[in-house]
Amino acid sequence: MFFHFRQKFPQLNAYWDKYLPFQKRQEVPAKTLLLAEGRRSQQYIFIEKGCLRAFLNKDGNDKTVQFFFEQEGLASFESFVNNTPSVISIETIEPSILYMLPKKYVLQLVEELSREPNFAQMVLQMSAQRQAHYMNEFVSFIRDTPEQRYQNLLKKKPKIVQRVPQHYIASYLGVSTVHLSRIKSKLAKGKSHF
Amino acid sequence: MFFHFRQKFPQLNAYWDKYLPFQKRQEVPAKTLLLAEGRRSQQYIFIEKGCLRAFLNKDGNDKTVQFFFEQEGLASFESFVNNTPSVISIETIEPSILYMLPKKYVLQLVEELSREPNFAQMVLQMSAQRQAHYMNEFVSFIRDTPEQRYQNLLKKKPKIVQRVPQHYIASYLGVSTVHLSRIKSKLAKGKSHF
DNA sequence: CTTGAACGATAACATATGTTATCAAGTTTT
DNA sequence: AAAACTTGATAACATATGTTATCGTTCAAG
Repeated sequence: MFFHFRQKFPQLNAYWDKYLPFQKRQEVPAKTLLLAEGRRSQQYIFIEKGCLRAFLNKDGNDKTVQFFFEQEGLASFESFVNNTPSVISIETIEPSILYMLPKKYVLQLVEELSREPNFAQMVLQMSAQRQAHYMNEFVSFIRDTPEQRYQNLLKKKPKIVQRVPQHYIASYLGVSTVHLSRIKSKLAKGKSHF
Repeated sequence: MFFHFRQKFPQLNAYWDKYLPFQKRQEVPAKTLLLAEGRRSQQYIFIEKGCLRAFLNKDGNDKTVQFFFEQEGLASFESFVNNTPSVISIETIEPSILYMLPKKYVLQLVEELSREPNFAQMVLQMSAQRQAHYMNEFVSFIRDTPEQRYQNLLKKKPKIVQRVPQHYIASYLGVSTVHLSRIKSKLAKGKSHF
């Protein structure tokens, strides 16, 4: 979480560097499960290369809630703090190179950070931004049609559409693979009209 | 936000009491718009009596995202901190008695609180809990069928089903009023089988 | 008391979306 | 190179859900 905000809060760089040595580098193949639904998150994950997804399971077929790419970090922060079982699973989509920081060090880092002068303000801003992010995802999900959401993806995050297999996209949009195909062919027809 | 945590952090009571005088009591009829989509949230709202809903508009018909009742407080916290336009609207469902604390005082209160010894820890916990809450709402929305969500409501928040007109429930579940009726009649048939 | 909203049920029909099956092309494994 | 798997498109059919319209009830405003 905190590492996302290095640009914004340069004071954090020192901490980041200090905990670098405790990160474990790991190369993992595609479809490696990194966190299973129901387990407690045990580490912070930073992606050097590759791509992951967060998803949840429903009667065998799963729903993707978020994609992650190079230079992004992730952790179920609320699972750390509340020590609750994770409601989502995390796995690699492509073969990936990851850096993992065990929970122990994350908590230790937070403890150190909490003595930084403006830590409270930072936390406020961070959580406000994260909330805004989730809120927007949620709003888009309940307000927009799958077709609109797909066009949004194309426009705002073309990287996802290019790199990620279609069935993950479908599960992210909340439709079946068949229906996503229909959406694509419909859009293609629309465009060819000139 | 912070007032939700009085039991958990009794140190907050003093602040709460201190800012009581700045709250404006207000009696409003049903269907009063308190915050319009696109505007910036200007106050913290505490409900003494009545019931509100947060919703967002989509081509004329709206989608309810949350209900609020007596003794609950609400504010678009991220709108305060980020100073961004709200993505949701808030209105009363029943005639209500509210206490409003203007944004100015909320920020002032946060400023004071940030000098509390464990403020950072409190913020961490609060935001972790809120995130968990939104996450669960989101997960339930994408994982469960409308029928399951309705049964969940019945079980976990019967108050909502009893007090809130059905079309708001329908818009909360993400279905039309007609379909909610169908769900109810189907469940009723199921139950009468003895 | 009467009138008109607001609320909720239901039917009939239209549309959106899921499911299953099949085919084809591309990749990986053996 | 052959086999197995992954990915994606498409058709046919089934189901879920939306839309519109109608009706009865309740409840508040005149």
